[in-house]
Amino acid sequence: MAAKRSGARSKRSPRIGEQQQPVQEPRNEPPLSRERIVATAVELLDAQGLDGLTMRRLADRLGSGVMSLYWHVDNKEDVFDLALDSVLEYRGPPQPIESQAWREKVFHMLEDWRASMLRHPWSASLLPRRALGPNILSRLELLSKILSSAGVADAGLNVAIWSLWNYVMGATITRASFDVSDDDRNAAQQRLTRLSERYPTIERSRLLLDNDWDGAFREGLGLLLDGLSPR
Amino acid sequence: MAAKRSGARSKRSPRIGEQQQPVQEPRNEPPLSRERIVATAVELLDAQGLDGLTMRRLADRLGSGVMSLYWHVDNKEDVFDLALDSVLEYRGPPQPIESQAWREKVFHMLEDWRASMLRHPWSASLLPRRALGPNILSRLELLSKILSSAGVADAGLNVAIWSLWNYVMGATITRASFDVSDDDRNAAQQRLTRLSERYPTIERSRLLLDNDWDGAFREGLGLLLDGLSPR
DNA sequence: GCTTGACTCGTACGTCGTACCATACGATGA
DNA sequence: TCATCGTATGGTACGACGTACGAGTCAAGC
Repeated sequence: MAAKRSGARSKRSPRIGEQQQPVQEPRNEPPLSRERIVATAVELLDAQGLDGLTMRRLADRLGSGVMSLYWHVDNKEDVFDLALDSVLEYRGPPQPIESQAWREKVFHMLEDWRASMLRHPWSASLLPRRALGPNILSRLELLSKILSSAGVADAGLNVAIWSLWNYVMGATITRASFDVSDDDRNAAQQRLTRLSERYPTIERSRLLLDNDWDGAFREGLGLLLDGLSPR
Repeated sequence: MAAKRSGARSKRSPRIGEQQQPVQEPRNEPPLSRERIVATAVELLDAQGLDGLTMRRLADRLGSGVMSLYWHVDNKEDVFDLALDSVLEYRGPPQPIESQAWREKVFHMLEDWRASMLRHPWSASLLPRRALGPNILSRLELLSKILSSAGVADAGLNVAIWSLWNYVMGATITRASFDVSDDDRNAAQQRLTRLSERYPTIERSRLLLDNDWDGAFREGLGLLLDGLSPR
């Protein structure tokens, strides 16, 4: 992922704080804006999945011509990047956690991360293929700060962060990709049953069904945090 | 992922064991076959990445017309499924491990899995979006058998399997997506440095650079296996 | 009135996956 | 010997895609 996109900000003037908004009411739709494009892209992705997002459909929903989008946005990849990051903002715990309780802080942030991605299942499989946006970096920064102030030595910091990242990503991507209709899941298990002479053990344990994903996630996360705790 | 594809076997006659091969030497290319298509698709994916695989390019490489592929293969998704699974075959450890050492067996299989995916970086980000092919199921079956015979109770078996799966997938997907050129990685870190007032901690620890991925992978896996061991 | 810059969008090009259909060829049976 | 049939190949064409290009609109400032 690293640095797939330059910081080129399309053709618009470089970020200016809050412009005036003239009397453009007569127009049926509000004017295009990067924000509106991104919000609509997220809607579309939620409704139709990764392949469902096309520039034409996006423009349709916005009531604009296709090429108008390109004034606000570099290209389709840009839309993906923006939609992805917009969905991963972290607002912190509802009420502040007492400052010693680093474990709770980490738990809350990572569970919230997972929940955010599961609310938008396309995001999980998209994230590893895209650049790290500001909201993701903020989460990493926060994680880094918490662990650091909890006493994790600098030497072990990166290992700790990446272990947690890997765990959350793996669990979430897997969960999101299994989060298809019951029909699909049953079909898969039935296919498995048909092959049960080849895969007797996983067939018997009904691996593809009825898993307590949330519980398993918390359990594994606890295990990992135990191991990563400063000794 | 579950059951995205039916088992429809394209239009070819249902699997027949080893057919005769008439004197078709005069032809410049060997005849098309599912196997040749898949092998060439893997080559193409290795060389050009996920977006580099198109049916036209694939046909070009095979010296055939595009539509001829569709005799052997349902559609492009089918090609992805087959290429993915073909890359994930497990041949077991070089010499058999004594039967008690379940930890070593698990370690070997999972490290081999990770290595296989890193040899074909496209596979890591593809896997969570596709159905589980026979080679993946075999790995899960093997894992299941090892853990089961090591004394993991049926109740905890699924949790254990998914925890390991999640960990391997997360670590590998992340690693594969960071496995871009040094230039890219440096550009990313420089972008980060430019924003260092916003992300001071991860900037200081040079999170995006110089990580011992392999070591971290083994370490985290050890942690997880400790936690999952039968008590 | 004229210029300028912000913004919109119709047209068009090249590429994609693949439906449809014509064809070729070896094996089979009359 | 010849008609038939299953296997296999691939040319043409269609609709959808991302987006380059350039013409258009409109308000603000001179």
